[in-house]
Amino acid sequence: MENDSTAKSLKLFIVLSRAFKAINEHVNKVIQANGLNPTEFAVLELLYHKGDQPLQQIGAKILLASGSITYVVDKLEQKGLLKRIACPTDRRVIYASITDEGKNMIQDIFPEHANQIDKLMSSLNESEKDTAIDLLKKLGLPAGKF
Amino acid sequence: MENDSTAKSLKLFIVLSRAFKAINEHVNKVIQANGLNPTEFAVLELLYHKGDQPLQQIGAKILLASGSITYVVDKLEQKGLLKRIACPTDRRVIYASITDEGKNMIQDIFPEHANQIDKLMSSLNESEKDTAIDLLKKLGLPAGKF
DNA sequence: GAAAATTATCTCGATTTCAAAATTATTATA
DNA sequence: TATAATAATTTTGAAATCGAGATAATTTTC
Repeated sequence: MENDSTAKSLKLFIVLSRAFKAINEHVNKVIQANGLNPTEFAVLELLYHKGDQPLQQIGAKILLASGSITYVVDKLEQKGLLKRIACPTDRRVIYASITDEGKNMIQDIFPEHANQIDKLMSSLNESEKDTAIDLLKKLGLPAGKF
Repeated sequence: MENDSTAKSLKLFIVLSRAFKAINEHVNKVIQANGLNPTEFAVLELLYHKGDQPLQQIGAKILLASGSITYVVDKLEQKGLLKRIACPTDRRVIYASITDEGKNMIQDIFPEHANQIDKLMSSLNESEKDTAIDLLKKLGLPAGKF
């Protein structure tokens, strides 16, 4: 069987997966209760906090295949929450831009979303959260060689 | 805007999500390279390490809706990697049981899988892993009240 | 012991996602 | 400036997942 280091890494992977899935499940419920799916929320939230983005950038930032971007952006555009804007200097590029209606939606949802997450994290005190943040940052890196 | 505690919780949620997704992405590639999808692997691995399970237990343990369980178990049964076994004492219950072929499959994949995870976790030393495990365990709980 | 409530599985339809190919535009090269 | 290579988006078809309802079996309650 595997050695101690491997066993510990496996254990860490399991608790990491559990923690993420457990929290994510509840977070998604809040989002869905507001009429969006998690991917739609992620796109809107990105545009709201980071400004207009080329479709391709959206895919890169929230880990979505190109075909899926078109689908989600179509959905959000149909709902009037974002609009497509052609790039004036490169006709291959299309920006997604959040509408006022989209901004209102995020402003409605975000406080509840943040509050929910804070509650789900309340089993850790502030200093434990700091420690967890530092450790998890190291795990989220581009990934070493292998 | 939100207060300091909320901001820190949001930050923790972001690094948790990034870490999980980054690692999971690589783990899934190993699994898919071996002809299974992540859900199929999770089911097989559960049966391999924990023994036969009623279908419902599978759903509870790997967070899968009832309709999805039937689908995945069908797929694995078609591939000959598990079989359904009727429960002798309760005719509503059906056990999923891994076949010899399924065991071989897990024995082939698991060492590479474990090794891959160990490499992906190598940015933390052993004591940091222990700390991370303790903290993440607290986050993965059934979830408090809200 | 019959009726009601619960539990387990499956069916069906809709949604979401991906992968591969197609289209259109731009940039590099010869 | 053609031609080839690269890049961004869309289209298409298939796979995976979910949710609601259907079916069948068991347990609880009266």
